[in-house]
Amino acid sequence: MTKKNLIEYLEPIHSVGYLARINFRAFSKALEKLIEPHGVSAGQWRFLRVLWEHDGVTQRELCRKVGITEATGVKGIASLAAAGFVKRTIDTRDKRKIIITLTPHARTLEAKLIPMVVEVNERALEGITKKEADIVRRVLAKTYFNLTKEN
Amino acid sequence: MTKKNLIEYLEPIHSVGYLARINFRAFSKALEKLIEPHGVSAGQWRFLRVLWEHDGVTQRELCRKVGITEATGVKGIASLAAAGFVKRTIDTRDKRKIIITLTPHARTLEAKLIPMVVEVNERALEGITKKEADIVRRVLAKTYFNLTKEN
DNA sequence: ATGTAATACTTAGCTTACGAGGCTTTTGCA
DNA sequence: TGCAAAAGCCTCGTAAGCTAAGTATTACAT
Repeated sequence: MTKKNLIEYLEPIHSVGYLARINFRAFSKALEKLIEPHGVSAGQWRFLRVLWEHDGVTQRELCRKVGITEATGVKGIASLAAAGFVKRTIDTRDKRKIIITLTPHARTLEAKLIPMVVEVNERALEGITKKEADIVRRVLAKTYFNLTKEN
Repeated sequence: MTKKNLIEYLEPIHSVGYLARINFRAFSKALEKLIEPHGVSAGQWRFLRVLWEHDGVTQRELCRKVGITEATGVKGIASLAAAGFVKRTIDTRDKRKIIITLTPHARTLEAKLIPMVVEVNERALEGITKKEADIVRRVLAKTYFNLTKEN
C-alpha cells in the first residue's frame, strides 16, 4: 500500500461510504421539504412507500422491507399509528404477529406524495445518463450485499 | 407518468436515496466492528479521518469537511475531546474560532486504523470494476451537488 | 467611534437509528 | 404431554443527525 493509495482513503470524496452518508442526508432533506406540508416526515415516508405496495404485512416484514431493525421499527410504526396513517392488528392465527394496515387517509396520500419523490429523484439525477444511473443502482446493491452477507 | 414508472419509485431498490441509506448503515457497521476494539466509534472515525490530513483546522471547517452541521459537530468534537483524541484551543487572533488539534495518541491511531477502512472498502467493492467504482463516486458527488445547490 | 451585520460556536429539543436483553406465543421433538 | 427452542415484538440506553434560536466576537459602513 503506497502513501498515495492511503491518501485516497483519507479524502472522504473518494469513499463510497462517505458519499452514501451525505447523499442519504441530502435525499432525506430534499424530500422532507416537499412532504412535510402534508404532515409526513421522511421517516414516515419510508414506511408508507413500502405499505402502498405491500399493505397488511407483519411488523417484522415491514421493517425488513424498509431496511431497519425491529427496534427502530417499533418507534417508527408507533409514530405512524399516532399520526393516523396505520392500524396495528394482532394476527388471529398467530398472536405473536402484528399486522400493519394503512388507513384510508394514508392511502389517499399516495397520489399526492409519489410525484414528490419523483421530483427529488429527477432533480438528483439531472445530467446523469440512464446507463450511469443503472450502474450506480446495481453497484450500490452489490456493495450492500457484500458488506452484509455472512462472514 | 405511467403506472409502471410509478412502481419503480415505490420499489426501494430502484431509489438511489434508499440505496444510499442502507449502504451508509452497512459501511458504518462494518467499520465499527473493526475499529471499536481500538476505542474509536464510527462517528469519531469520521472526524479523525479528516484531522489526520488537516490537523489544526477550526471547528467550522472540520464540520464542513466531515459533512455535518456545526450543531452535530459540537457533540462529536466533545466526544473526541472526552476520549482524549483532540484538544480544543481558542484562536488567539480571533477568539470566536476554536482550533482542533490531534493528541499524540490520536496520531498513532492513524497507522492502525487506515488499513481497516481499506479493508472495508475493498470488501464492499469486491466484484466491481475500477471503472464502475469511478462512475459511482462521480455520480454520487453529482447527485449530492444537485440536491444541495441553491436555486 | 459606534451601531449593525456577519461569523463562530453553543444549547435545546426533536428524529432516526442501533444493540442488548426481556416478554409472550408458537413450534418441534423427546 | 411437556418443555426447550425459536419467532415476533418491546424496552432501555446510547449515538448521530437536524433545525431554530442564543451568545460572543469581529468586521464594516457611516
